Amino acid sequence: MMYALADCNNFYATCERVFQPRLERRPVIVLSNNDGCVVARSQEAKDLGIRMGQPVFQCRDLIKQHGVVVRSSNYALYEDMSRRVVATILECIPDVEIYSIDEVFCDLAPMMGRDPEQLCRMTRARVLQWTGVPVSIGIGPTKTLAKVANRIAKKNPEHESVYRMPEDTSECHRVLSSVAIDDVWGIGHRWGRRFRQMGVETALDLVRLPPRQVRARFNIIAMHTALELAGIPCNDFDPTPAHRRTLVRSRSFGKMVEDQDVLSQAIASHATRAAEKLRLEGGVAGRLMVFIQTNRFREDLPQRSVSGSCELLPATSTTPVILSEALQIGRKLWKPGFAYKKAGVMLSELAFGEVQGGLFAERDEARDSRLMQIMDQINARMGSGSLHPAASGLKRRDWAMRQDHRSPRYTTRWSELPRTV
DNA sequence: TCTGGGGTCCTAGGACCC
DNA sequence: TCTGGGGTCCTAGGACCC
Repeated sequence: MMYALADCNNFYATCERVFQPRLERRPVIVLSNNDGCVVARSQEAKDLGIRMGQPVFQCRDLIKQHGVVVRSSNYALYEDMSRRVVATILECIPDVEIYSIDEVFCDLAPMMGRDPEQLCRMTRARVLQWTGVPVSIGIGPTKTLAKVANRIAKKNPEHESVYRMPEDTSECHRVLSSVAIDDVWGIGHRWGRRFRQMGVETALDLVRLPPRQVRARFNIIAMHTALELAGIPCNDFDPTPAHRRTLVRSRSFGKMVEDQDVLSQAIASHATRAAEKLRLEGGVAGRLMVFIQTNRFREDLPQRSVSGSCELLPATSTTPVILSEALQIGRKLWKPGFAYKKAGVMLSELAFGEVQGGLFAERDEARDSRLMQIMDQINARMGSGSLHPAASGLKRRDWAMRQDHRSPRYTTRWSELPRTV
């Protein structure tokens, strides 16, 4: 077994830079939806001490003081760049599993005729040349060890962005003794704290714990992590992308919402977008859930966080069906006297491909399907949201998200192509 | 003033049934 | 007076990830 993990450096910040080279060497941060938190930082921004996930209002001073470049997130751009990076890696290594928008695992076992480190360095160079995105690559006998190696590749410049875990056990243990327990993939800060209380400070300490004990005090996932650190693979490599199990569309509101109609508009909009996305993927949902929440940070205000769900029978992706059910649930959840901050819709019990129809179908499904096709085509051509149900609001949406610093969608909108004059 | 969104999996406990 | 135990299914909550 031999895996590589290729991970794009500071991915979102890097994407912003690829199209605006004048941002080179300047601190750049990318914000979450609603421009709320920092979700990506260039190296310069990290060096300033801006933390991952930090609310942006907490680093206003730093931003001003150091001329930090601020961008709203531009997922259309990042997703497209991600596709290009993966396509380039595939030219070099045919067996890959896409793990996230900026990471892929590669199975190197079928390529053992070649030196793994050389292969990864060549891959890295090609990705940089073809896409402008620098990646770091870690190599190891399990996914968890490849993750460890990736961290080392990224943090120690002398490895020039590619690092392979030592095959010799005692050498490997020496490396693991330098990895803090909560820097291990799969150990978050809560488990990290619990491990420390048990005297487990490093990845090596975890390897030395009896696996049964890890299983008993934590769970089977933690045990797998411990075994993988010891070189025993527990996480499968699966190159075929699995179908999703749930699909969520939700947003915090730019302003708090106290009006039932406005809340309903938001729910309608999320339901519409969720159904659209599901159709795009060729699925149907058997269950629908709607949730609404107040602002959990406002401890001075009354709090409320509720959800309701219903079965969709037969399973469907038809907007009017999902929409009317969602609105009905939303009306039941509504209670006046609260300032709502977020609403969302979740579709679950998804099925893809051929689906059994209902025995006593009440709707004309062929007609629904034609209608949805036409709607999707119009929105694809005219821009998403051009055609949308009246329930999601006709006027300016005062609950809409803030996005004050979005860069152009250079690669996915003709009108926003970069110009070279 | 201002605090993201979208996923996965596991486990404990309750409901229900025999 | 005295009220089992095991299996299954479902859900909520908690942990993790990017």
